Amino acid sequence: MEPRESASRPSNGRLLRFGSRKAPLMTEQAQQDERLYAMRHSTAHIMAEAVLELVPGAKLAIGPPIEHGFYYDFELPESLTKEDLAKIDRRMRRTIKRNYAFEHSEISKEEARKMFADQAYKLELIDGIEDDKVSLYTHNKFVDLCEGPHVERTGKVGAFKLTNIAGAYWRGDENNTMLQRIYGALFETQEELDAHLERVEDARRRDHRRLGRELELFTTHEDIGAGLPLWLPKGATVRRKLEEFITGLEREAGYQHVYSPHLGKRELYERSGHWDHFKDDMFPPMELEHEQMVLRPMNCPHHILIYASKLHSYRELPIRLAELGTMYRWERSGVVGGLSRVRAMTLNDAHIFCAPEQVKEEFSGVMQLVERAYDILGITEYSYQLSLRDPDDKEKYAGNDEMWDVAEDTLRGAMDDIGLPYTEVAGEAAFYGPKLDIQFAGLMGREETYSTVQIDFHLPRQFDLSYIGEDGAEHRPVIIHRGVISTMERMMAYLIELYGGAFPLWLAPVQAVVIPIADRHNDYARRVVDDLRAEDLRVELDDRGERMQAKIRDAQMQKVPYMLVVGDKEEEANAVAVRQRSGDDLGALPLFQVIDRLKDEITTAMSSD
RNA sequence: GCCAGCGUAGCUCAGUGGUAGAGCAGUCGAUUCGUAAUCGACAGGUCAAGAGUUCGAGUCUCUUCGCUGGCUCCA
Repeated sequence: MEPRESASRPSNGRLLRFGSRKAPLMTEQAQQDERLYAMRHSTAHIMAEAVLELVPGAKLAIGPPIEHGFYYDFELPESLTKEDLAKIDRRMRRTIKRNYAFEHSEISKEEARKMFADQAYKLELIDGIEDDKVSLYTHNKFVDLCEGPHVERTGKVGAFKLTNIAGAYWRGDENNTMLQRIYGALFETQEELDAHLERVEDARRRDHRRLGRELELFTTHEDIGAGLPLWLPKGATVRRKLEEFITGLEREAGYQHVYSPHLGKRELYERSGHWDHFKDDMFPPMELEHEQMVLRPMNCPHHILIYASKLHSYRELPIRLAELGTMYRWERSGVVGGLSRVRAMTLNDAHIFCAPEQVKEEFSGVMQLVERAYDILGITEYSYQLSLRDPDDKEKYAGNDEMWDVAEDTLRGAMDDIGLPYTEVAGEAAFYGPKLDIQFAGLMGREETYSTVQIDFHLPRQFDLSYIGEDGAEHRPVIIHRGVISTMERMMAYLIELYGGAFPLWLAPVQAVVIPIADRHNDYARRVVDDLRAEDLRVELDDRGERMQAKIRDAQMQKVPYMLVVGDKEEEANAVAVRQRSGDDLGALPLFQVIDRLKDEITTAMSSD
C-alpha cells in the first residue's frame, strides 16, 4: 500500500506521489478525522487480502482511503464481476470477525524487495522510496507496504459496502497498464453508511440526465451522435431565459453582442495556434474546392477579427465583444454524456480588448459579473483555481516565458487585490494563457470548470492587433477571454441538479398550470390562461378528462411552481385557488392578485440585492 | 481513447436456444369529480444495427453504434 502522504496531501518530496491528481482525494475535514482515515485504510488492506485469496495470481497496486471510503487497484488475469464482489465481501467480513491485530514493522529495502519479489507494482513503489527502510503493516498473514496508521484490530473498521468495479491506469497514466479498481464506501457506523448510500441514491434521482428525460428538457438520438443533445421545447425555454438573463447583465456591464459563423478556414486556426496546440480537440477539417474548413473549437479568432476589422483608438477601450458562441470539440468517446460534457456547445463567451493598464480593472469587473450572476442563480458552492502553465512541458503552450510570467503575475495580482482565496494548479492553463477557473462540484463529487477568465498576450501578437494610443503610436492590446455562466449545456446540467428539476419561477418552463375541476369550468379556465399569458407568464391549461387529483399529481411531478384550480366558486368570484409546488394551499385569490404575486416573485428573484 | 457492465414498446423493467410480456405513458369510450394516480377497451416491437454459429437466436460469438460506472482528458 502506498504511504498516506500520497493519498491525502501534496507530495512533500520524501515519497512519490501516486494516483491521479484529480482522484477523489480526502477533504481537509476528513483528513482531520484520523480514526475514519485509519478505518478506510485498514479496510483496503482487508479487501486486498480477500482478493489475493480468491485470485492467487493477483498483483497489488495501491489502495488509499478516499472521501467516502477507499479503493484498491489490482492487476488480475480475469475481469471481476458483481458476483466476485459478493465473495470478496464475505471473506472480508470473516477477517473482520476474527479480529486480527494490525502490526507495524520496518525492514530494509533489500528485504522488502525479496518479500515482494512477485509483486511488480510493489517493487516499483519500493524503488520510489528514498529511505533505506520501508514500513510494513501486517494482519493475519497479509503484509502490505504501508506507512499507516491503521486501526488496532480488524474488528474495528466500521461499516462498509463494496460499491463498484472500475478500470484505472497504473499511476494514473494512460500509457500504463489498465488495472481493476474496487471501490468501497466506509463510515464509522452503519447509520452513517446508510445515510451516505441514501445521499448517493438521492443524487441519482437528481441526475440531470434522468430529470432531463422526465421533465422533457432534452434528449439524444444515436443517429445524431454522442454529445450532441437535442433541446426539447421545455429545456429550450429554460435555456432562452438563461440566455436573456446573462445577455441582459452583460449589456448593463458594457458588453456589445455580436454573431459569428461556427466555422472558419484552417489558416485561421493555424494563425491562432489552435492547429498546433488544440488540433486533437477539433473535428477534422472539411475538404472543399481548394481549401479546408474547420468547425471552430473556440470563438476567440472570430472575435479577434471583428476587433481587427477597423482601426481603434485608446479612447474606445476597453471593447467588450460578447456572443453566445457555439463551438465544436472532439471529445473522446468515453467522456461525453448528458449535457455536462458534449461535442457541440454554446459558451457565454466574451473577449475584452483592453490596454495593459486596464487589465486589473476589467478582471475585477468580470469577477463582479460572475458573483452577481451566481447570486441570482442561487449558486453558492464553488472554488477559485488559478490554472497555470506546466513549467516542465512548455511545448504544450504558445508564446515565450516572459509573456507567461507577466500574464500569470497579472492574474495572481488581480486575485490578490480582490482578496478572493484560490488554489494554484500547474498544467491547467489554456495554450495561449493562464486562467482563473471557477470550479463546481457536481452531485457525484466530480469537479468541473464552469466560469473562466483568461489573460492573453499571445493572440494579440499572433493577429498583430493594435490600437492608437494617446501618443499617436500603435500599441498592443491585451485580450481577456471570459465565460461567466459557462456553456449553456454545462450550466443547464448544473442547474437541473441544483434545483432537482424544480426551477425557480423565472426559469420554470411552465410557470403555472390551470386546472379546471370539471368540463363546465373549461371556458373560464381558458380565460384565466389568456389573462396570464397576456402578462407574459408561461401558463398551460390541463383540460384533459382526468380528475383534479390526477392533474395536480401530474403538475407536481413536472415540478410546476403554481397550480391554479378553478371550479364553481372561483368562476363565481373571478378567482383561482392557488396551490404551490411545495404543497401549500393559498386558497382562492382574485386573478389580478395572483398575477401581481407571480410578477413580484420574478422581479424579486432577478434583482441581486 | 482505455477497462468493465448494459442495450427488449415513448418510460421503468420481466423474458431456461423453441409462438414477444407487464406496469406507466398513448389512443378511444365512459365518468364531471375540490388539492399527489377514476374505470374499461384498443393500439404499440426489424428485441440497437450488421455479420456469424445453430434445424432454430431476444438468448451463444464477433464487429459497429449508443448508454452507465470509472480511468485519462476538458467549458
